[in-house]
Amino acid sequence: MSEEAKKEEKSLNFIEEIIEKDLRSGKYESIVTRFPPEPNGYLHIGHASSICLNFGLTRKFPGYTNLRFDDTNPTTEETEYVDSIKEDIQWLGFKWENERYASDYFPRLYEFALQLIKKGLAYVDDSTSEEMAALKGTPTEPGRDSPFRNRTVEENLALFAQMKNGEFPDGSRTLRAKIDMGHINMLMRDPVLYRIKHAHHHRTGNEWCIYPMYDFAHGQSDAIEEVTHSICTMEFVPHRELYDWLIAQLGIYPSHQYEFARRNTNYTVTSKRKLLQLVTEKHVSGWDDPRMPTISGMRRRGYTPESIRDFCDRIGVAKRDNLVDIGLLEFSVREHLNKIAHRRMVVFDPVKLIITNYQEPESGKEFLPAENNPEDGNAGERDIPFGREILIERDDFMENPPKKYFRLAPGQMVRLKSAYIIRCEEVIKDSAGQITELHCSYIPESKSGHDTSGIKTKGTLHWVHAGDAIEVEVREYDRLFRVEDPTDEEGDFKEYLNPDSLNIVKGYAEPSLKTAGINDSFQFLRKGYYKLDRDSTVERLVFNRTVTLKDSWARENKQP
RNA sequence: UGACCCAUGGUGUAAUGGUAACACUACUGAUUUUGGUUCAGUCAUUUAAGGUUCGAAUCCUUAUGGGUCAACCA
Repeated sequence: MSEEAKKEEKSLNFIEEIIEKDLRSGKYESIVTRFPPEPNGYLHIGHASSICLNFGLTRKFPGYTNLRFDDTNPTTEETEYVDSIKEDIQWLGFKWENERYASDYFPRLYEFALQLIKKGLAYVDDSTSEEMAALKGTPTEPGRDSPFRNRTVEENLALFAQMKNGEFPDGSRTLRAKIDMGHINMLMRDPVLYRIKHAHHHRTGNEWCIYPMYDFAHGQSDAIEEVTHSICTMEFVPHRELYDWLIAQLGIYPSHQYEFARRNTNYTVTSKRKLLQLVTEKHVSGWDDPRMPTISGMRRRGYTPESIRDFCDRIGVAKRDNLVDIGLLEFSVREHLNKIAHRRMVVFDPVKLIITNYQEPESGKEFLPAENNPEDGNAGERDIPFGREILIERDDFMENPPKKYFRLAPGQMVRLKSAYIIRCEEVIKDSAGQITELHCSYIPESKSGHDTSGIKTKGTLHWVHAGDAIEVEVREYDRLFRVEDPTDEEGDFKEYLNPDSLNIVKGYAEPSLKTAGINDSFQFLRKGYYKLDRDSTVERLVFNRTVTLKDSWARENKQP
């Protein structure tokens, strides 16, 4: 079955079903969605899910998607975040039709407010936030009317103009919708529409000192852009009533809001506040620390856009609470990297191995061709140096091996990947009993690709030529938290940070890695997938471990 | 002690009144010059109890469990 046919066969999620129905019924000929980040932090894996949903919808159905920054709170928003958000979306592989800002609409929004005031549906309230909270009631008790609720339209118009003109200090007054203080939905109890903030805005500068609240900006921006399907997360369900009320009273384009459950992944946090805290308190090196669930962190770690999109696709969209196993993301990235990553050999914890019967050619060593990727016939080969002295992994040798040990042991044979079959003849130790050298013999007829020896080995080891190995730094990452859901635990979430989330080790790499590029991902044979880090210099290469290879041998041996 | 949202294997998602399916994980086994990859197989009476129906994961009722709502945040 073709990729295409497979996709078509896959059942629609509930939002796609709604759209499919709307299109079929003729309600719309094409759709408009939007991705509406607030530029007050970096995008994370949860946003990736939303991006894939919103942009994916208009890939699947006719229409387009806008990028709209929800920048109505000047005190927390910055241009730095705008730039990173745009970069992340593009890196993920999506293109927006229009780049918009809620702040583009401040003049329109102000007009909308005037319109409501004139209809007697909004009023200026002089209450302090404490007073307002006291009159708000609780989920089980109704609220009470503000003493300023019955001002005349003229008075409200005049006061609102003064608010706009900067005649009042921050927090002294608000514009509120006049709905129903006894409403069962607390958001309908005269919600605040505008507040006074004498703050510098990243785009409008000091032009405004009143700013609209989310509820008076989001739906209105949707309407202005004629967004057909405004998709957000479940916590906005109660806002929908207000969303619809405002659109109806304003008589503007009837955008509709649909909600899905935000995606959570285990062993991490995705609240912007918590992520910011990890950054500012230096628990991580920055927003793009490879342990962070941010898109920039995942990019630096070596996750590919394809693998993140695939992950988002696999976890789907629904309305129930969820905690997705991060192992699924790891599966997606292994699957993609297995197809594209070139193979290299790197020894982490070396022990010297001397091939006693090997006659080195005059040049001192022999070059052996090795395939770059067995999964990709077009990936070509590279030549790797082989000689009398090589390095292998210390744990690829055991003096007294258990029954199913396929690696090197006294008297046993293994193949050296892309080279020869060797047999261990002698173990050399220092006075402390530590193994310092392994003396082996090799089978000349067993040369990789020209093997006439007829010998079958169970194990194949990776290795590097001792004289040509280059020292590299490898940063091994583990989950950032020790528990699946840090926010669900007692006390501060930071108490549950995994102290071993970063482990820096030395590696001895085959020389071809010298030419590695900053965006190259490699599979270090029998180890995992690694990507060159931007901290690399000419003298010292630094690799980030994206993810390990599956290791059923290690797993089996962990069982007590 | 109000309103609203949600409930299908360990995890995530399907099944749209008609045989509970797919993916991941885990476990078997085969293949393998990566203990990787690949391939084959195994793992559920759908939170509970009633009801409607020839027939219910699906519709109704109640219960239980989880989540959301009392920011001049989004």
